[in-house]
Amino acid sequence: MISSIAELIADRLGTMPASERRAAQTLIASYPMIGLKTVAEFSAAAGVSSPTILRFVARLGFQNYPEFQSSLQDELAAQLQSPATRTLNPPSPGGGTVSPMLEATLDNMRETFRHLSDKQLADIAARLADRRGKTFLIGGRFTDPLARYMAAHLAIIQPDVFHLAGQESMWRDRLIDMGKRDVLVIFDIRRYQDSLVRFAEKAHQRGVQIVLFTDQWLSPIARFARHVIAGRTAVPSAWDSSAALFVVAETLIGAVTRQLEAKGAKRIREMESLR
Amino acid sequence: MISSIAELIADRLGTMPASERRAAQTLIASYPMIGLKTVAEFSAAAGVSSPTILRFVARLGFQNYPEFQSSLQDELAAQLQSPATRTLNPPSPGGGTVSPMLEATLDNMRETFRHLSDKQLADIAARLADRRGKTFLIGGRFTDPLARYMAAHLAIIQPDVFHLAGQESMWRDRLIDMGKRDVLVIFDIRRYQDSLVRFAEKAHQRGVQIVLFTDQWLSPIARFARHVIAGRTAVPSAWDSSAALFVVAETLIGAVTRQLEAKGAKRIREMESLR
DNA sequence: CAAAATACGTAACATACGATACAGCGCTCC
DNA sequence: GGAGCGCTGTATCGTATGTTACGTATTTTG
Repeated sequence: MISSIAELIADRLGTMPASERRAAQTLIASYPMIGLKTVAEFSAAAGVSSPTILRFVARLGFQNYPEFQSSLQDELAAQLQSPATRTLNPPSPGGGTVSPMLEATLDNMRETFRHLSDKQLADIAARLADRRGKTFLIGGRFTDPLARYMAAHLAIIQPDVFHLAGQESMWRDRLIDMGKRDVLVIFDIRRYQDSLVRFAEKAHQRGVQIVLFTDQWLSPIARFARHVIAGRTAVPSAWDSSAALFVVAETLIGAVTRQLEAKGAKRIREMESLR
Repeated sequence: MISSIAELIADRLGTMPASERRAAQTLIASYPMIGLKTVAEFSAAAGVSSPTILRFVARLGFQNYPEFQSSLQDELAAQLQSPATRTLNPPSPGGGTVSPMLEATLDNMRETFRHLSDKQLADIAARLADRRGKTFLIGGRFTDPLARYMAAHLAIIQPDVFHLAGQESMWRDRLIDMGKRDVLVIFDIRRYQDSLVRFAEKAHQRGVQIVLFTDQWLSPIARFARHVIAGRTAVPSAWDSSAALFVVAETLIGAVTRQLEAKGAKRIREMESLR
């Protein structure tokens, strides 16, 4: 059953020509506000011509544009009156494949942060913002992108940030560069990778401070880590979810940025002038 | 301070003539829907004449009726999207200090999925699971890790999955390998990268099906995309958040895996025996 | 109570909006 | 490679919509 125009669009998206699909996607992207404006504005936002917009609403089954707008307004009015029914997409009863995934992910995040105090985060951020040493980041098979993501941001706001990539032999040799003042950020969830554990141990022996992102079962690296962030990873899927760790990473990136700004780091001001 | 039109009306209600007050009360009664309709409908609902409505909005300080309607729409859009007003409903469960960053991120995810139907995701998953062509993934400066993450998973459950990395000249030449049956997954959020746009355009000309992950303002690549996923990226930080897109990516990975399992792909069974 | 000022609606007006006809273009299928 | 079809934008048209002028009704004030 189709109860909202958004659903109707999703349903017929496949049968639409390219330009009309652009219109549809533009509408969905900022649903439903664009649809309440004039045809001219709608078409400009979508980058198509006005007739295309009209053909688009015609395809959805409306006689004319005002009728289409009325429907949107009615829908909006209904939503405003019952905030509970705020969900645009129906709760996907029964065999819904998406919502359980999202719900689980959101739960994971809440749970992850519940076990993570502001102080912990602030401490780690302070460590990362302390620019007397270098920062190295590395991840496992599936978590390496998280290390990359974090490195991409940190490298902008401070110097000496290195993502360790490629073959094991490549980064193993970088151990020579690491010392007491340096920080090593490791992402490792099951199945924990032996190579990473060995690497972490050697780094630990050299006095490197290790920040570990892992799952709730804790990678063996936790043994060597100065800071451990345990994220929830369980979702109804064949794979584990790294989303909670991702959010923690983003939070940390934000916290480090803020601390450096507070310190009045010259680099930050320079960066902002460049943006 | 007056922040909404409703407040503005309440403020000046006392200074209004009888008919205009009727108009005001009618608007408040079913705020703000009546205001979005035509002057004629508004006047009929209030039981006054059209000029009275016009005088009413003029008294509120608007130059003309369309300007008044635009303000209402902006207000509505802000309500629909801002987490601030929504915190009225779920009063921040759990006690104490939850980072505003997390709250914003969770809202972004809910909002992103609110604009994303099961059917859309299923369609995209079906496209990715359709193994008659190759799959290429690429991302921008900060989103490339997302492309990597997705590639790392997809490459396991099916052949011919390629992450395009390195210098622009490197992947630009891969266009030669791309054709109608192939899929190109692009991650691009602002600031949108020209190189990616150009790449997408060329791929599009070759008939490649493009799946675009972008932010709510839509990368120009949306023009060429077969499927567009618009994620929310705003967080209280110096950086945009890719967390919502990350979760969508994970959801898609899960969906593709399930579809391939359902198809009874030999590869999947082999994989499972290896885990 | 008279006279003025304000409030309000009717009716004519101009504009901007949605709708339509048509031509150019690309694509698919013989 | 040619013919046909579907998609898309340009230009034009009719009209619904917001706007304004003006006359009547109502209230206010000396």
